[in-house]
Amino acid sequence: MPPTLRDVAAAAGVSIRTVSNVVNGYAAVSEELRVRVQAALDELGYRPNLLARSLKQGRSNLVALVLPELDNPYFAELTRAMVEEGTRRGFTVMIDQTNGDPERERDLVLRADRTALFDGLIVSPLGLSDEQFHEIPTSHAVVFLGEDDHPKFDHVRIDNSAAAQAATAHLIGQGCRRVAALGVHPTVSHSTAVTRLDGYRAALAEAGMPFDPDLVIPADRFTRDEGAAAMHAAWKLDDPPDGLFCFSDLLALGALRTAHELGIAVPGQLAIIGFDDIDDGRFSTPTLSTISPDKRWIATAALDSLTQRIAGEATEPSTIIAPWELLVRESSQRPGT
Amino acid sequence: MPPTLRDVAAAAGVSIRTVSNVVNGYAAVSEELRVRVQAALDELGYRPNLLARSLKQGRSNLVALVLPELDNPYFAELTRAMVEEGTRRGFTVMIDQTNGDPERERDLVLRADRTALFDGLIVSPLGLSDEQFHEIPTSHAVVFLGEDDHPKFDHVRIDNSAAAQAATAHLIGQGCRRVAALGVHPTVSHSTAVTRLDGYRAALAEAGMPFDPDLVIPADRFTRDEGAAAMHAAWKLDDPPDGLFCFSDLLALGALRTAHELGIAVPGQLAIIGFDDIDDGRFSTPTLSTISPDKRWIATAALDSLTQRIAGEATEPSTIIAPWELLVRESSQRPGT
DNA sequence: TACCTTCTCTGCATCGTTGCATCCGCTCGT
DNA sequence: ACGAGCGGATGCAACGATGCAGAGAAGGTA
Repeated sequence: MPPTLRDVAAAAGVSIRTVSNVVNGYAAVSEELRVRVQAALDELGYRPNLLARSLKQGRSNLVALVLPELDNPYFAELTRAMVEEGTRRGFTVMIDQTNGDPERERDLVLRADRTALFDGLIVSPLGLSDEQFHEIPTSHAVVFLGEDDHPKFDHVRIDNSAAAQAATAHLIGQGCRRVAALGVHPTVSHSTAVTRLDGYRAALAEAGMPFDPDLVIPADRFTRDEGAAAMHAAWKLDDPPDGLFCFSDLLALGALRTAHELGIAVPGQLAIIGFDDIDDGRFSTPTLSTISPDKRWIATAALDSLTQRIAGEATEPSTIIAPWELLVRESSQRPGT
Repeated sequence: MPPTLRDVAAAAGVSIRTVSNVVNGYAAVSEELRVRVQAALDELGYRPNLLARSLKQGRSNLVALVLPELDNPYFAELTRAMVEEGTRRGFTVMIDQTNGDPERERDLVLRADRTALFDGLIVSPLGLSDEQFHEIPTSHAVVFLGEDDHPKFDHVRIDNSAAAQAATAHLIGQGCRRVAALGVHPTVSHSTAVTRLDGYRAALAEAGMPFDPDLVIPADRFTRDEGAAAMHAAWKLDDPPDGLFCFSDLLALGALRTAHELGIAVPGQLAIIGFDDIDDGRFSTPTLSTISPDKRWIATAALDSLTQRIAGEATEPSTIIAPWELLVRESSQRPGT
């Protein structure tokens, strides 16, 4: 049993309250007592019980980050930024992984047993339905990452449409005449993917190029496996693409690998661009062009919003748009341009 | 303010205790009351306050997984296994990232404000000194991942020496005559790295090959960047290696990329093998041979140990050795063998 | 009828901490 | 000399939940 304030108080021959005062640096405590109490604290190795403290204060300084999957480096990198920025603000950021399981996601966000445990939640949703969104108590401090489908809550996102348009336009600028889009979900209308598809179509339209449904290649999840499979599918088309806009870097890296297996020259025969700017893309062969959302910025904005919400200062739900950048590396630089 | 037991009790016209009984399915509660209380619970949307419950019960069912860095896919993949296995056991596994900062690691493990918050800790240490280990109260339920340097605690690890020996032997078997080892820390004696180096030397000895200190290439951290830099260094040697055993897949992938830039054929001129079996290695060009520790097995073993420790059943500290496997892919298959 | 069980339901104390109010003793101003 | 003021230390209650013991009421037995 770890020592409590009571134990320390007994050891030092003072009241519990005085020990608490010393621990927290509160009030005026005479130097003499301070020293005596501190000695007892050190002696017994006292550590405050965060559970009890949080219960009393109604505040835990714990924030949960709910993510679909950590083995997507995008989330891993975002997590690092969140943890660092959270620490700077005095929060301990804990990560909670849903494994892309909507059921579990629902549990974590909705059932919210953790309401009392965490001061707030930052959620990157995958499968929340409208109905489920409406079940979330607004008393709850929550910030969502991603498309702002649900006006009751704060959101942080990038302009996915504009970014997707820029990526597609870049491929077209490199001389691609048939640009495919890879990453639409076959059944669920994942709003991020839908928005990116919008941007893709906008770019085609702007360049006066036709929209060919064959060139919209579905993927269940944003993984290498799916990217590899999709690439196989794309190459079986009667008129295969010469440019490939992937909705995530992982998809792109999977596609890249398959292209290599099939003997397709990248970027010579096929120019590829991804989305997310994960570290892996800097080390692939060829290196991967991508859209780079500013993860640090996103973390900062999300935590700022959440801090306000927790403090109850926030008024209207807000949507914050984070900056992004087009990074041109090897995979999209076509020869002769 | 979320509703408490008191609020529900008032609404249902029963005692607090009875509501608690209904919530927990305790004791015998008449069907009539059960229904009435349940109605009030639903009506008010009552959620138990985990803080209060944990404080009273002295048990939170929360387990923390302390890791150096999540953007190393090895840890991300391990984390997934831990979260899944933990959930199965009724634990919520929270992740805590130290960013490889020994100071922070020390804080998380030693200061252990969280003693009361978490029932137990699973720690993958990076920079704990002997002295620091000794400061950890044994009352604390902790399981370490990695070399069992500290006999006071439970450990789960693989046989790094044997695995390293197998990796090195494999390269030699492929016809390599000068095998380099990449990943020893230049200053700190990271025990995992040291053990892997032992295995490397053992394999050389067994093959009757000389040990050349020039072929032991240091790396500060197990990252792609470091791997890339080390590869440059290796290629500047008077007598460069024709085989490369990297202490992590990330190092190997960085080295692979640099090899490509330098125009070195892999595996033709240089055979490469990594360590960790991260997903990325299945999709690199060429695909990466590696040592694959059984992550699921490790997660299971760590949680089993921890569960015992928490229950106070554990007797002597134990070290559990997890299985591993040599995966031969493209990067180490030399032509003509 | 008297007594004992059994079944429900309840009140009290408690987990470890902090907010609030108070209390003691001393100094100070007039 | 006396009350006000203040620094220093304390006790009580409470955060929201559960363990425990016990109170009534209902039912069973001799």
